[in-house]
Amino acid sequence: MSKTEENYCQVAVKYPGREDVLTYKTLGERLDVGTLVEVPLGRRKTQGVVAEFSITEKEIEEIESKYKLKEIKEVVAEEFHLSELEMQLYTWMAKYYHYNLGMLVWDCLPKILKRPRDVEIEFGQNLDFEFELNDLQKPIVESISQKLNQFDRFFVHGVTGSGKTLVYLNLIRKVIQSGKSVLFLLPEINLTPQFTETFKKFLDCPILPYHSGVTASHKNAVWKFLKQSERPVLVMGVRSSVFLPTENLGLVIVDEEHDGSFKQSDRCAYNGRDVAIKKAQLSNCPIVLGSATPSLENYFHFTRQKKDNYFVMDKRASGHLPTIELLDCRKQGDKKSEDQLLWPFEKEALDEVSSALAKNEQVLVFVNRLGFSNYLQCRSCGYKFVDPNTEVPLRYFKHKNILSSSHSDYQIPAPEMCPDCGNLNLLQMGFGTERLQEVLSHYFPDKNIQRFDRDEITNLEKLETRLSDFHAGKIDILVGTQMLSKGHNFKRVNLVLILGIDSMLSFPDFRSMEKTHQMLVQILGRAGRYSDDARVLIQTLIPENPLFSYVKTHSFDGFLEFELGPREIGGFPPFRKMAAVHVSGRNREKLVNQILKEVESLNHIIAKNNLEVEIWGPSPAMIERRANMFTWSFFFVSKNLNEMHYLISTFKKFNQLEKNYSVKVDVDPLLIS
DNA sequence: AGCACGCCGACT
DNA sequence: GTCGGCGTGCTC
Repeated sequence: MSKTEENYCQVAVKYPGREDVLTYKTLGERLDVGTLVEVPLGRRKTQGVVAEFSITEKEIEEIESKYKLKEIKEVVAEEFHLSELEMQLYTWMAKYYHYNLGMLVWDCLPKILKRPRDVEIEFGQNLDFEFELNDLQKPIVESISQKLNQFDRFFVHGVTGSGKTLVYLNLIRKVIQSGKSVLFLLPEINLTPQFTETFKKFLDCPILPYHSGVTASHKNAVWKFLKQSERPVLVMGVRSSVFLPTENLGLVIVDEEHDGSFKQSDRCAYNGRDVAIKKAQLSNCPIVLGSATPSLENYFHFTRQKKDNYFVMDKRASGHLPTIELLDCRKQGDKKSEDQLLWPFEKEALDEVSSALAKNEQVLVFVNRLGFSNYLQCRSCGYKFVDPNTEVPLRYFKHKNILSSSHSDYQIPAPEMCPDCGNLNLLQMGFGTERLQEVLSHYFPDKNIQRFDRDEITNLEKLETRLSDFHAGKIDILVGTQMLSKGHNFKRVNLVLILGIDSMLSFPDFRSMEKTHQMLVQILGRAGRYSDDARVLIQTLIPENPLFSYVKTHSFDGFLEFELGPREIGGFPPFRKMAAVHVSGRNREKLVNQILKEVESLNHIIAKNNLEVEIWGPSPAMIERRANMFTWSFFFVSKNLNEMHYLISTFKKFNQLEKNYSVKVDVDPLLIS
């Protein structure tokens, strides 16, 4: 009997083997590529997806000499049968991110529910409304509208408050009217109900929100709806919604393109934004990336290679950009002792807050840290309280009266004394939102001061209440983390205080400047949306950092051009591509030895084949030990993407690491160190 | 990743 | 005695 597609098929199986596909016997008839199946594997069964039949009779015989080929058990989840486009996207991802195809597919699909419930799909209200586009918005909508029929990429760089949403809405409306669907990706934090409401009002199509707040049942229903329905829809979702089977795509939008939450950190380390670009390309439709603070990668790409597709909106639709002032915290010598009580605030900063409150205004205070203090240390012997699993310092939460780890769920009651020497004097080092709230409460005892951070705002309801309390004027000062820095507009805020920015700048990562800049610019966006005399005060110990001069003049491009300098010198992205490899194991010494050997042999391959790839490291991971597992990393860095991928593949296939070491590959990592 | 096998310690 | 801890080996 000839070994044909009728009798054999290749399946991408959900297990982390080194082979991409395994060969099985069929149930007697040919199975389409993209069919979801259950297959026997070893002594158990697992899921898989039928891949392209790309194997010769000879190869099958070879495999049959080694294994007794098993039969596919059954076809499962027929309603989710992958289309050609889905298969192409997953296959590309598996190659690009060096991740097992079968595991990827089954990670991305919604949970198959035993008892799927009918869920109502919401429709837009299609209110009649003529959008008045301003002089900056109009040409952008017109240019992109002319190129809606093919793949192309566009960038909208609009300052906070410039009205990007209106540009999106116009484009979406046009595409929906032409009978095609739109995929709109954005970070989780922006998917508040009010935001989707705007879109619901003015569109005549089903509107499908897709984020962590959507139930499994609803996700399932959305998936099935898209598989069955021919009509155009608008999907508004977080990174995982790129996998929704939107077959008739006419436009993809990725808002807040720079946002780190598009990158998945566990399992397949994909970036939703970049997968969205690929999806647009496969769907032959345009993609619009938008941000007030473009990622350096995209800024570089668009300004150098796609200038005509790079649109800038540098004016606010209403209000003005705030004035920025730096408060130098170094002049401490002549401090009066009463000023010490204000720490970490500068006296000047609090004076400004006083006068703002006197004018019946509200004030925002930002700090990038939760809790009361960053860690506790014994004044007498220097003992530091750390998470025994990771050695990471424990943060002190005064209200809950605990010390807790930000990297595991380890926590202990706040100690009274040093466990080493019994000293009662424990220094509270550093500060977070709780401390700022306390100092402000002492200084302004008759004012209402509340926090806005992950600690306080644990669900959507609390978020809504706190925001509406602030809008209603019940709160005078709101102390928040980045949570507060995005998307909100406050009418009575003309003063914003920023503390703790220095610790962000000293974070050991080549992107720390870029990230800090992005955060500052987002925060500046909260001030002066409705006035022309808003001010932002930044407390810092390093006012001479060039970053601040660009922030003060609202020179986004200036900063990005400046930042390109050190990136080019250091050989970092966007000048070169990177991929991280993290190896973990129980025994530290063995691990280090093995990884050193591995890097050595990779360097050998590079030299022998004259590859344009460098390897950095190995070095211990930022958190080297978690429980009893040690992790070390190394990095591939290269101008030549193909050669880098070739080397990663070689490493994955032929590495000599023993079985009990786990290997994680992270292409285009967001965090290195 | 699962799942079974197999070899050690401590409990009804 | 045997229950169960987790090291290790295999999967078309």
